[in-house]
Amino acid sequence: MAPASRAPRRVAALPSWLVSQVALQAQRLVGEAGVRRHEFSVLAALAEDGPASQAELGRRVWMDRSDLHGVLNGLEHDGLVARVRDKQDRRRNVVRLSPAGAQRLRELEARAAAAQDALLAPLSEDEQRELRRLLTRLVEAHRGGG
Amino acid sequence: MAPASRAPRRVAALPSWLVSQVALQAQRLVGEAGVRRHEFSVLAALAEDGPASQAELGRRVWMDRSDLHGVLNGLEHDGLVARVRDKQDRRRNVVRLSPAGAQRLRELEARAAAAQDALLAPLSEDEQRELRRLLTRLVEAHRGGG
DNA sequence: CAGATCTCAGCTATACTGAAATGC
DNA sequence: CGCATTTCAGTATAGCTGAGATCT
Repeated sequence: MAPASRAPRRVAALPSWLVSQVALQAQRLVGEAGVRRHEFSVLAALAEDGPASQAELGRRVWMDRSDLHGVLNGLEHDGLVARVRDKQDRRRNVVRLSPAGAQRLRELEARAAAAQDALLAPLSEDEQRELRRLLTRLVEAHRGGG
Repeated sequence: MAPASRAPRRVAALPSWLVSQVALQAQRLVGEAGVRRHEFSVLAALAEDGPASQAELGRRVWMDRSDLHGVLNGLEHDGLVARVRDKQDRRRNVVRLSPAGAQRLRELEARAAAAQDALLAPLSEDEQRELRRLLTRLVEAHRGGG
């Protein structure tokens, strides 16, 4: 891009713009660390809460059914998850983590952690905690409440 | 989406994920208010700092030359900006706000402001200020410093 | 010549919609 | 039948790259 000047006052004053800029920077750092959010989310959900159908998985990680389908295709192709038809309910695919997937999750976790540090480095520890608290509040409030 | 359950611990603990979720919600609210970020940014930059070439405009609002081109096509088509060849430097297009564009900016500003209120409503006034401060710090720190 | 500017084609990530096929 | 699940095709925003044409 071209970070040569200051953003217009009307723009820089918008919290929606600020948070989008920080999210963009976060995405850049995490991406450069070789972590894709969708993959990480799916692997983490399977590791923490066990095998699930695709629909259930989508609910766990707030991913769209359609995007989940594509991500699972990739993960399955790489042998990180296994997808098998549920015998009790043959509409469902049961997705489970493979050993390679568990290993991959550990790698991604380390890389993601480093990216978080880089993102928050400009803030003190207290400020980092406060930012996390405020963001968490917003995420939770806009969940149920819309 | 499907906000039925809690995000995996490994995911919900990531500041990069939190900030992306809030940015997504912000984008939803602003978008539902009928405001597109690119358009708003370009109109605001022209209103505050006067006419500019496309390259200069891109530097002001941190937009890619390529995206800017597309946005200006739309704005020009709607009569909100005028694009004329610079006579001093014929490589350049000089972009200036039209009266209709200035009027449109005022409308977008009001709508964007309402969306900001909706976004930050779950926080107290002190918390809103603090969030703005922390986000601004991060945006500025990740500008020059990368 | 180097370098800036604008345009165009195309790419990725992310989020989302509509609809068909299948099965409960 | 209604409803859920998976899959597929397509849309939208945002950010970005490479290359060509034009001009300083």
